[in-house]
Amino acid sequence: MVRKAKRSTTPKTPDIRSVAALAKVSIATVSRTINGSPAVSDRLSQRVWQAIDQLKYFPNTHARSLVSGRSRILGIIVENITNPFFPELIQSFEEIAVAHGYEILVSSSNSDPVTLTACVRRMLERKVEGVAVLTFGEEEPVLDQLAHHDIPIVLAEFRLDSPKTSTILLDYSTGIRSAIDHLVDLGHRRIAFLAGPHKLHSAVTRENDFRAAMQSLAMPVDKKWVIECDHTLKGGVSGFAQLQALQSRPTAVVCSNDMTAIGVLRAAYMDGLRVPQDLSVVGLDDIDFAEFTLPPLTTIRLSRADLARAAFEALRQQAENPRDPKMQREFLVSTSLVLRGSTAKPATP
Amino acid sequence: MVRKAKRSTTPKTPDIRSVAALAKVSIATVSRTINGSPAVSDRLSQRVWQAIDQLKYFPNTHARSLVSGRSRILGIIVENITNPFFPELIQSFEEIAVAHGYEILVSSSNSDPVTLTACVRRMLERKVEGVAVLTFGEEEPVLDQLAHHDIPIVLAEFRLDSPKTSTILLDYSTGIRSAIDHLVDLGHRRIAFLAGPHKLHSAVTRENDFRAAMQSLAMPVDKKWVIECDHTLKGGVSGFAQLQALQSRPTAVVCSNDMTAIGVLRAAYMDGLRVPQDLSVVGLDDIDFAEFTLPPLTTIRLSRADLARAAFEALRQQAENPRDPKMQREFLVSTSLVLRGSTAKPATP
DNA sequence: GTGAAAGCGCTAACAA
DNA sequence: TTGTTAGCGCTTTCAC
Repeated sequence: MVRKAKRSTTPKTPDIRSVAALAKVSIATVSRTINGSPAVSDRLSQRVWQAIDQLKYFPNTHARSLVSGRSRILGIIVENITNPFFPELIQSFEEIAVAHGYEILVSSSNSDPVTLTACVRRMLERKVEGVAVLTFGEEEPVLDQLAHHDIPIVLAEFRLDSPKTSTILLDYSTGIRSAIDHLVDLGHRRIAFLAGPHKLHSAVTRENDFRAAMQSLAMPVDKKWVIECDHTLKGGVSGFAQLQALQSRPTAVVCSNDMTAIGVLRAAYMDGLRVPQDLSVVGLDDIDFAEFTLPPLTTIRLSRADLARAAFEALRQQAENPRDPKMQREFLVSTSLVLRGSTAKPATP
Repeated sequence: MVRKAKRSTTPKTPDIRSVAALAKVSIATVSRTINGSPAVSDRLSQRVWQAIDQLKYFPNTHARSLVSGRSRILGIIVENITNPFFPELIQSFEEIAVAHGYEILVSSSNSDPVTLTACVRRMLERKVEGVAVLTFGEEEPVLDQLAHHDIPIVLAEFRLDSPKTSTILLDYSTGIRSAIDHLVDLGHRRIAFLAGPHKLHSAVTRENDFRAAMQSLAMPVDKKWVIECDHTLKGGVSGFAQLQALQSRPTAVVCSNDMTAIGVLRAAYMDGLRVPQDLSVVGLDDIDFAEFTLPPLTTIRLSRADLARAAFEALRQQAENPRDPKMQREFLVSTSLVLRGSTAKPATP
């Protein structure tokens, strides 16, 4: 009796039973109505919706997940939410996911395996239906954890031979090739590359694609002109300094990402070098900010929207058609050159 | 029978029952062990942990939430994840929340009431235990929705007279006052202000604090020198243009946020104006990037970490001590001036 | 200190 | 077409 009294004092949030009672139907009918089952007569369906509106009822997703086994949550793990590339990516991913009735759980690994492992564990606890691991490298330790739990995974630039795992391949070579063509057309012969950290698959791929593009044009690649940086603005600053310390300096520099390129822009300015007259600079990513640097950055665009779309599609297919053998397992996202103001003819060819 | 067969073929993820069976205890004991109940003997507790390790078991949070009524999820709604201020804020908030065993749900309202309403609804469905609404304005339409559901809310710069609602007050005036003092000390007398959109509480507060600081120093504030921008880089560019079109131009400009200031820096450069010699520029926020602008931006720091910490604390107190009358309901986050390279003596006093 | 059992709010099988 | 009912995996009384 005490409990009953307590219960009736608290104005509980409405549950499926209250709706059923008000609409004078069974809870099964309410459930069917909400889930759009065709097997409900218009008459009852109308009564149910009315009751729902009246009570301002909405389903408890935890109960739903528990019984259906489907959480409608997707995880997305990025490397570092502080690099502008990632918020833009997350934003796209969220929009698509929400539009399809999914919720997302975001985590950043900060390039730390321990953090990453904790992220994955949390996602597993929340019973995510899939995880997009967009850390561009270093993901090996977690892959097993995830794959072992038989949950859909999509990786960027890394193939994992495991069921329910798909890969997004990034075609950097097209964009990089265009950039090199562009520089060569302008008259550049001495082109440097400021690479990303080699522990990142994407960084290695970008560097390889740079080398391949140069080679195919029979352009020399001086060892000293390929420098490993770290995809941060500071990294770009120090990469530039290393280039400047060289006896034979390049007239153009292609950077593994935009943040690096922005660092170069800044360092060049501090050094009294004019971009693009004294040095041409090309970035990669085309983050929103690239349009607003001084001068505006010529860069290789990697569309976050395309990437997000591919990641979502991959996960959805795996999640919604479990064990379909002829599932698409690889997705390709392309890149393209965006011409702005940071490239020009070299002053000293 | 068919079902049984099916069940035994699928290697189900371990549940509390499997653990109990392996440890030869009841599921209640497993539950108590996991939740650190003191009423479990060391002997059994050890057996349970061993079984947990062996099975790699972890609890299903949906089941847990369902029965306990506590989801251990906190929501955070920001205005626009694409403004660098917000990812940094989210990152801090996430770190703190995760460290305390909470998960977070992130949404950006994009200044759109419909989107905002949908966000809130989704958070309600997921049974969040609290929501930090850090949109700095425009939140009125949702507040009712949230407050009506009796869930803890924390707002920035907006008091809502509703139970379980707390407010984070931002003391801009200290920082803004320091900035004005600094400019006046340098010899500036003509100081402009590029405001944020007036629909944002924070923008209005910042502008008022600017006026108050000027007034207290008996400095004139020309109407034409206070221009409403929109807190974006583009807004800063056009704000600068408006200032330049004036007959009597200011020698210094304080901006309502860093993105605006960066826009001014850029526009000034394009116009051939040197910063800080020809124009001093002060930002507000101190986003990570402010350190790397050209020249490095003098700005009023608003610590994301402090803000995140205050938001988390507010929510946690409300969530964990429901209906404690003497709860702290207001939190103060302060600002301070960070001197860098974008301010100097005016060339033409 | 430990276990049995009653649900949390919902979906889905089965019956009618 | 609709209702009844058995759980989903867990926490939490309540007995022992």
